[in-house]
Formats: sequence, structure tokens, C-alpha cells
Amino acid sequence: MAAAGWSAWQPLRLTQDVPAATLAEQLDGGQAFRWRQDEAGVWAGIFGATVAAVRVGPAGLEGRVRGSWVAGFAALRAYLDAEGVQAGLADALPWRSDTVLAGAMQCYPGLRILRQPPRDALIGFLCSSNKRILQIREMVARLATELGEGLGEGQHALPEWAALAAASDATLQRCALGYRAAFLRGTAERLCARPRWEAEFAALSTPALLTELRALPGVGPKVAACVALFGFGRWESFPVDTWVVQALGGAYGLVGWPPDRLEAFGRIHFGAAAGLAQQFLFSAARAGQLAVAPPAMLPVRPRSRGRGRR
DNA sequence: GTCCAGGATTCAG
DNA sequence: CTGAATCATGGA
Repeated sequence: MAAAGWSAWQPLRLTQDVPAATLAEQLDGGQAFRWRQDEAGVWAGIFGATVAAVRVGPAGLEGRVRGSWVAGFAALRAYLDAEGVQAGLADALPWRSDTVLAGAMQCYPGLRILRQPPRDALIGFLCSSNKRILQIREMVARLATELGEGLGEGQHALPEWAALAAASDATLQRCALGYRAAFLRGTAERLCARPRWEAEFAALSTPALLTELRALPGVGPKVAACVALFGFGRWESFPVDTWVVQALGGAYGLVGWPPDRLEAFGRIHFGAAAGLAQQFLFSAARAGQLAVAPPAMLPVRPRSRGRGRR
């Protein structure tokens, strides 16, 4: 065990800096589940095998990491999209013509999708079904403690698939997963038999990636979309959860639309960065800050379309 | 005690 | 094919 300490605080030098409230929403708003803020306002978290801390300094965001400084710092900057890949995507969203989206984007300016390791995202969202963010965080924390590789100082990575597949019922029960324990173990068994899964999945087109993810136990449309977005950087992926249903229903008048149709609406209306738009809407809705459109045009519940071919 | 949660799966009709 | 019941757990 390399019991390396913390590196010194360093400016993260984001091309576009992030207000404190946006940083909090980004780290602890339901994208990742492994960040906590201490009394001094410092965020501490783990992604992959990187133990990191982030704070808002006088001259912008600062970070420090534990262990290898060079690798850890580069990983942290990539995780936070320090190079600003998403800035152009955000600007290309249709906020100029969509006042609801524009309002949501003003709610958390500069909000970005975290670039999470695929396994982190998959484990997190396998735990997410029918659970609140606070409880997902607790499940994920226990999974790391019980089954994750030690990273020093009592910190743990999320478990490898092999560790998860081999875990006893009693161990999984201690993680308070409920019926999701079978999902995690089932997916772990599939993927530990497929060591190159990350590279193989990353090489797929987004529709093929979603199909492949949905073939895993416990992965339905919404979880697949989250893993594609947060774990594989597929910005066009548009997860439809209860909050997005509320947001699109209330602010866009799409009341009663089934999730798969809302997903199609999001993809078409928001375009190549639909997932980023989704995150703005999700966060604004959760904050109770989403503008509600006037009920001028009452929604028409769409009829299911016929088969693609006749 | 009741209700609900960043849903998925299974089962009826 | 669509819609409803069921799933395990904890917090409000």
C-alpha cells in the first residue's frame, strides 16, 4: 500500500469556471454518488481509483489528489471537463428559442456532465431504481467499504465485478440494496466474464451501446441512458426519470406522454447535447426552479405509432 | 401506519 | 402489444 498523502492544492484551470452552487449540484446532484462536503466547504470524493478533493478558491476551482500526483491530477481535470469540451455543446443547445431551457440553464450556470468511469456509473445507477439520491449514496458507500479495493486511509474504490460476483448474500445485505442486489450480482457475473467490456462498449454506436447495456440484468431504458451519458460521454443520450417526466409535462405541456416518447422528444428537440439539456432540466426541476409554461396548448396524448415497416 | 423513491421485471389481458 | 403488480429497504 502506497500510503501517499494529499498533494498540495493546485488550480484546476478550467476553461470556464464554475460557481459554488453549480459545483455542488454537479458533484452531489445525482450524477455521481461519492462526493461529500465538509464544514470548510471542501468537496471530497472518489472516482475510479482516484481520491480527490475540490474547493472554490479566490482564483477559481482548486483541487488536490492522493497518491500519484501527475496521474491523479490529470484524471481530476478530465473528470471535470477542465478543457471545456461541453462549453460548445451547451451553447449549441436551443436555449435562444426555448425559454424553459434558458431558465433552467441560468439556474446552475456552467453545469456540466461529469466524465465518470463506466463501472462507477453502472454501479451507481444499478442502485438507483426506485430510490432517492441520499439512499443511493448510502448503498454505494457501503458497496465500496464492503467490497471495494482499498485506496488508503479507509477509502475504497467501487468493487470490481469479480468481487461483486463473489460477494455473499450477507455482505450484499449489509449494503441495503434490497432487490437490487440480484441486479448487481447478475450484471457483475456477466461483465467479469468479459474483461474487455469497457473498450468493447465504448466502440459501439450510441444506439448499439444502449441495446448492449439494456441486455444486462437490472438495466432498463433509463439506467442505460444514464450510463451512456455519465459513463461513456454520450451527450445525446436523454435519460427520462420521474423528474424529467415532471419537467417535460409541466413546462413543455407533454402531460401523459410515456417515457419512450419523451425520450424521443428530448433527443429531437435538444439535439446532439440532449443529455446536457436533460441535466439542466433535471437540476432545475429538483430545485423547484423550473418555469412552467402557460397551458396554452393542451397536450395531446400521442398515439402509439405503428410498426416501422408495413 | 402509510406513502414514496434518477425503475426494472414479470405477469395478465 | 399495453398496463398493472411486484420487487426490498429506509426515510418522511
